[in-house]
Amino acid sequence: MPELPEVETVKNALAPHLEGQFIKSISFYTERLRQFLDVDLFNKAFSGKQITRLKRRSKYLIFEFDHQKWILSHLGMTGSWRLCPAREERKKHEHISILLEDGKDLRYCDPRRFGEFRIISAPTNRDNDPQALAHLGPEPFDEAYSQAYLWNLSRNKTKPVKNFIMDPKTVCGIGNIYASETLFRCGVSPLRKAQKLKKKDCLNLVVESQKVLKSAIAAGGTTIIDFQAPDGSEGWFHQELNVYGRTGEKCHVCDKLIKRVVQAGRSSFYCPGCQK
DNA sequence: AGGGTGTCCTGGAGGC
DNA sequence: TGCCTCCAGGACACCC
Repeated sequence: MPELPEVETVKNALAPHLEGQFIKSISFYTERLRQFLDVDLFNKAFSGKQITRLKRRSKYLIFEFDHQKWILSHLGMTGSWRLCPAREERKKHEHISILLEDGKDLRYCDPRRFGEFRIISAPTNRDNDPQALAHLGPEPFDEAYSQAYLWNLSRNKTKPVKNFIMDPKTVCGIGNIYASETLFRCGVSPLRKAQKLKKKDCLNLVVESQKVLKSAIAAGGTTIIDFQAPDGSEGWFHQELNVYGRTGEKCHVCDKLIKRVVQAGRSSFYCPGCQK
């Protein structure tokens, strides 16, 4: 479950190996991820081309090149990239292979195929967002993500606050688990309409969402549910979960039972005692 | 036009 | 044990 911190970690791990590298060829072992994968189109655009930079924006990885086409990669739910020797046998669910000139192979594995891999147009100024990502809201550690920003944006929003903060147009990187946990820490019910947020709630939302993301980054970009330490111990965050997945259990603070509701097709967990 | 729903996909869990 | 159903998740097309 790659959240923003994990994508950042992947980017940092891969960038030194990829930047400056030339691509020999690209192969696909599935017809499609979220979109149809056109092997000819990819090879025409990128074979023999140099990766100039690997960047992260939101939960996207961006492969930059010195021409008008870039590659956008999203790990979806279960996607991962790894570098291995080119002759290494392909593993189950490895759908993409990017052969590099130094003999290494960049492989994309994704059992549920929720990921994305597509060609996008480069922006005129390469420090700007490409058009394909122009709709995204600020990064969670951007100055633009502030109390005033959330306050203003939420004024005319009738949708539930849970959906509001999970919307990447509001802010990037708050997935389903982080949303529930952040709202618990803020004492805000996921069912409350966004326009009913108080100014203080907006400040709390900024501060608390940044806290959970920061903790995850400090833990090396591990996800909060399915992470297992190499020694087999449970993930760092497991004991810190206050509401997520705890339906029917007692709230750590007030002893009321944790409830589960479905919003926008996603489970939300909250404490009816602590969250109003 | 904003908000809600369905869809994509596979593996794991739980019920019978 | 095995089969079935349900559920998880992010993004986006679609409908009202």
